[in-house]
Amino acid sequence: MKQFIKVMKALSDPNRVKMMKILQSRPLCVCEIKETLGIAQSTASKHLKMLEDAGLVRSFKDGLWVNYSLADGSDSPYSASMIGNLKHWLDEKEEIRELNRVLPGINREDIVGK
Amino acid sequence: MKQFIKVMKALSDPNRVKMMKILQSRPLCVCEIKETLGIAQSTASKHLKMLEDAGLVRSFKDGLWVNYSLADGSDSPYSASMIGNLKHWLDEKEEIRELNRVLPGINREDIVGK
DNA sequence: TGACTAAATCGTTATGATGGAATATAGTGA
DNA sequence: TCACTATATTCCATCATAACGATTTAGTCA
Repeated sequence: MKQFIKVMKALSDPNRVKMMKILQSRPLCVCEIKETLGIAQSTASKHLKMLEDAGLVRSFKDGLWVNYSLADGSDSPYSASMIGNLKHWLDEKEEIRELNRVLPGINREDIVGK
Repeated sequence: MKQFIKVMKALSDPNRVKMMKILQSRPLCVCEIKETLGIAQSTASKHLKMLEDAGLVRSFKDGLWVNYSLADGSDSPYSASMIGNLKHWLDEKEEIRELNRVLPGINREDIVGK
């Protein structure tokens, strides 16, 4: 039950849902995610931790960068199901379409450079 | 997106999830639900309203009683999916098994009578 | 080692969620 | 109409959540 609640809580916040949606396109580092969503770095980091604790995303270190990607769902049937459903849910929502428009122009080198 | 968040939030609370699970057995009035979960009447009523707003349960008036039952999911794909998944999720959890043990002995006339 | 940098954590503030007691509402029946 | 009752709503106290800036941590490269 606690595991199920954790997944539901993780998906109860718009920014975290947006993170799940943009991670469907490709793995992203924290700075790319914060940039895409327009939120503070600490905020992004905390949200990602919550998604990771719920088994919805995974992180891989690459030097100074930490890349986040969707989890494979092996953590629980709840996370597996939600990861799967979210792949076809919300795509037509304007909030998400907008993210998918800006995402291709997001690049970690550019963010660092400014 | 708001609709999706509403469903996730509704299922982010243990008492509300328990309500969804006991309503799988049969429609119940507020007093039966509060009795089964051991919570105050006002608390039960508020939780049920939240589930109803999310399209997860329905209510039917029967005189003074208000009977709640699972919704059919026609509200949104999110509620439909969660209603369906919850039918086979969490059944083996002790918290839920216990509810299913006491539920058959719960009866609105007995609750009123005391 | 020391300067540098991406991400994580801490401290604080504002907002929202939860629970119960008390009160209001609406339906029933005399 | 009046007393009665199941549920809804309001009020209040407590606790959780979300946001940001500041700081700490960990990894890189001279």
